[in-house]
Amino acid sequence: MPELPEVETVVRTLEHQIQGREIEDVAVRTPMILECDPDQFRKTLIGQHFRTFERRGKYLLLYMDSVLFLSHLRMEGKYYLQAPEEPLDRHMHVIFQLDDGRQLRYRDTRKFGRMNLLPMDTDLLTFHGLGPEPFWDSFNADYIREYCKGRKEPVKSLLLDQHFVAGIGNIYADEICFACGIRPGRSCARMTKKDRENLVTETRRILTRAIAAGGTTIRSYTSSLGVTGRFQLECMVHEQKVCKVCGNEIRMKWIGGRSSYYCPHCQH
DNA sequence: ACACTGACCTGCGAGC
DNA sequence: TGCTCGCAGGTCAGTG
Repeated sequence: MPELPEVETVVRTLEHQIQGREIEDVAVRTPMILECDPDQFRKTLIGQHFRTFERRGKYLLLYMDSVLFLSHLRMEGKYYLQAPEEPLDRHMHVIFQLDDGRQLRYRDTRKFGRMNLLPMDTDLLTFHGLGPEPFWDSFNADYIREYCKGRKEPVKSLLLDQHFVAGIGNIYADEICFACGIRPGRSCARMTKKDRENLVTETRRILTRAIAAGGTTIRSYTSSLGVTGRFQLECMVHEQKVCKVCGNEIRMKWIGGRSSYYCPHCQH
C-alpha cells in the first residue's frame, strides 16, 4: 500500500525520530526480508549512525556512516519505534537496537518487503532502472511522448511502470487517471498533447496533496506508533461506489492484473 | 522489444 | 460454526 507520499512520510518521520542514533545491535528474525547475508547485514550495521534520509520512488534510503541501508516496504511493511519491553509479535522480522534504548522494529505481515545494503556512492539516477521522480523537470509532456513511442499499453499500466515514472502505485494511478478524465484502459498511444500535459500536472498535484496530508500526521507520532502512511488522501474513484463529481456509478475493471476504478461519465 | 502472467506471502471476507 | 477460495498489491522472472 505505501506509495510515494507514504514512503516520503515514513522517511521524514524516521528522520525526525532517529537521525543521529547509533545501531547497537540487529536481530534478523526472518532472513528472507534481506537481499544480503544476514550475518553480514548485522555486522555491517552495528556501530553505524543514521545520518541522512532520502527517498527514491518507493525505496527508503537511509544513509549510515559508511553504507547505504535500503528498504522497500512493498505492500505492508511498517516501522515501529518501541521500548524493548513491549512484546514482539510474529510479524516483526528485523529489530534494530538503538543507543537511546529504543528499538526500531520492522513489521510486515506478508513478508513482501526487502532490505539491502549498498555502497554509499550507488547511482540513484539509474537505480533499479527507475524512471524520473514525478517532480523532476525530466518528467514532462515531451518525455511522455517519447516514452510512449511504439507502445500501446493502457495509461494505467504506464503509471504503474516504475521505469516510466517512479513511486506511483495502484491507488494513485486510479486517482491520477480520474483527475485527467482519462479511462485507465485507454491506450497510451491515444493520449493527446493536452492529455500528456495534464498527466504531468495532475500527477504532481495529487502527490503533493497526499504528501501534505501525510506530513500533518507526523506531529502526532508517539514512540510506539507505526511509522507508516495509510492512504491520507480521500479517494475520488479508488474503491468508491459513486462518483463524487457526477453521481454516476463507479466501475471496476481488470487492467494489467490490477483492479482499476473509474467513472464512465467523467473519464473517456 | 514489448506485453502479459505467475510467484512471492498472509489475512480477511464471502459463500457454502 | 467451520471450511475453502479468491482477492489484495509491488516487483521481477519467465514466457509468448
